[in-house]
Amino acid sequence: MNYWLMKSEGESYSIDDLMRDGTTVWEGVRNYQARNFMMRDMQVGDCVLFYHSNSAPSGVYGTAVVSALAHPDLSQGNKKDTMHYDAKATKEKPIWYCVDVSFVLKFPHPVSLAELKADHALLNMRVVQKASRLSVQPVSKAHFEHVCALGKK
DNA sequence: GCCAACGTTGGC
DNA sequence: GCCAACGTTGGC
Repeated sequence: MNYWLMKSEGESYSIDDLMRDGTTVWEGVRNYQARNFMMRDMQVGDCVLFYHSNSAPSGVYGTAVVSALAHPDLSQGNKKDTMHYDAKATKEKPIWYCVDVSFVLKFPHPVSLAELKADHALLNMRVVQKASRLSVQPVSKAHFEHVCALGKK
C-alpha cells in the first residue's frame, strides 16, 4: 500500500468534480517521472491526497483512492486535444499511461499550502519544497495521516 | 553528449 | 501577470 499526492488545477478539475463523478480517469499527465509512478508503483487501493494547484488557496482539499491500474491515456491519440496529443504515440505503442482515481472524502477544512509549510511535521514533504512541480508525488504514510488529521479538524 | 532555447508549471 | 524552476528539444 502506497500513498500519493496528485495535483489538479482547481479550475479544471476539483474535489467537487470528483465527488460528483465518483471516479475519474487521470488523463493528461505528460511528465515521465509522474507517469512512471503511475505505471510502476501505483496499486489499486493506494491512498491519494487530492491537491488543488493554482487555486485560492492552493492545498489539499480531500482524499481519493486508486481504483484502476495504469492503462493507456486515450488523450494522447486525440489530435483535437492539442495540449495532450502526442504524434509519437501509436495505439500499439502508447507513451502515456494513467490510473483511475475514485472519490473518498472532501476535507471539511482544506489544508492550504501555507499550513503545510508551517507544520514542522511536514518539513520533508515534497510538495512544500521550493518549485515542487511534479504533479504525481509519493507521500509517506505518516505525512498522509498527518495531513488527513489537519483536514478533518 | 553538451547546452542554449523554449515551453510549462505553479506560487505569489 | 510575473517570474523562477524545471523538463524537453534540437543544433552542433
